[in-house]
Amino acid sequence: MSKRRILVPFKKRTHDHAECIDSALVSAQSSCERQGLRLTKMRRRVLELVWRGHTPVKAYDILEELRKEDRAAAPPTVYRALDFLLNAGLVHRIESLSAFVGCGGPATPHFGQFLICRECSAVAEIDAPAIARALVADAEALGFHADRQTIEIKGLCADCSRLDP
Amino acid sequence: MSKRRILVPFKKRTHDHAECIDSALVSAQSSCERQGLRLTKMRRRVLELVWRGHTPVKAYDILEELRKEDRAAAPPTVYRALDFLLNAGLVHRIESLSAFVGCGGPATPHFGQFLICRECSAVAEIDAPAIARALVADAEALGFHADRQTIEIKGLCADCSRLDP
DNA sequence: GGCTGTAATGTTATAGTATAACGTTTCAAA
DNA sequence: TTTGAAACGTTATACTATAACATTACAGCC
Ligand SMILES: [Zn+2]
Ligand SMILES: [Zn+2]
Ligand SMILES: [Zn+2]
Ligand SMILES: [Zn+2]
Repeated sequence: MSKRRILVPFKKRTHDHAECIDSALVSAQSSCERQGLRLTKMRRRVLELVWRGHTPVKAYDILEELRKEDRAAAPPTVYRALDFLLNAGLVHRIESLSAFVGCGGPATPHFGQFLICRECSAVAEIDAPAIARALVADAEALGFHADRQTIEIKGLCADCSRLDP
Repeated sequence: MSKRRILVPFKKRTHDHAECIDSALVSAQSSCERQGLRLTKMRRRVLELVWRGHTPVKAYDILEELRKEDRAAAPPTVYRALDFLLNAGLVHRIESLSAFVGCGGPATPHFGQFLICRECSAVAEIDAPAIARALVADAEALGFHADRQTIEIKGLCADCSRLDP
């Protein structure tokens, strides 16, 4: 219980988010090149919109943005791009919110473990391999072969719990 | 990392499921009495339908069943009953499937940790408090106050992995 | 460069999940 | 028996996601 990595931290409200977007797009580019995947203009644009902030983004919010640029944009466009980004490991789906967040460590495959603030909606991504392994082991003990896991924690981030009570 | 309990095991294909339903309804009854909650006819009926088997049940599947009994049944009826059952701790929502399963241990509050077979859809519910605590601790280390967690593991159950490969 | 096949995107329609809003009934407590 | 809140009925609509088929873009070949 120890080598927990923080893939996406809770950010200060004042941080330079343009830099977050930039670095995500650069990682995505090289990640795709390495895997022989095509990060097309549309996919890149959708990824950029997912990284609009550090809160989960809904498919139809992305669609709304796209429609400002192309009046005729339709749901399949968004969902196809999101499918690609999910498979490429560039975004994660937050199941409990039907929404998407950018992945903070696309270089190495993982399922994502998320802390979600119910007040400000900020999301942090951590990687706690010990926990993932413990779950796999518990499953294995029942003869179950785990190949995917969803871990989503809800609560209050440090900022919000300071203010809220 | 050890005192894992099995709240709902993977069942033999031949087990007496009427008994599962019965025992769930009896637990539910006493659980509601203890908490001063009203397990009405409708809520009881919906709970019974959630326990139709050991696979997750969709809200609209429940609705379809209800409509066999009352032609006019509508979505809010189902969702209201499900909300009650969720709050009463009698069912869990599987976020990654938008579906519901009966809770195997409604007497004590917990969030549920699920093993979901992608082949036969069977679901087992376990309670591994050590893992829940480890997640809370990891969150706490970041100043995050966790109050709820979603843990869903996908893979192949023992039966299906024996046959599949 | 021009061909060619596959991958990506466009387009229209529809399926599936969930809640808002307001009216009516039920039922336990006063 | 009144009465007020909780439960349920009813209608409409919002939100999430995919099916199916047409068109365009683009890498690999000649
Ligand atoms: Zn940022
Ligand atoms: Zn990630
Ligand atoms: Zn059973
Ligand atoms: Zn199975």
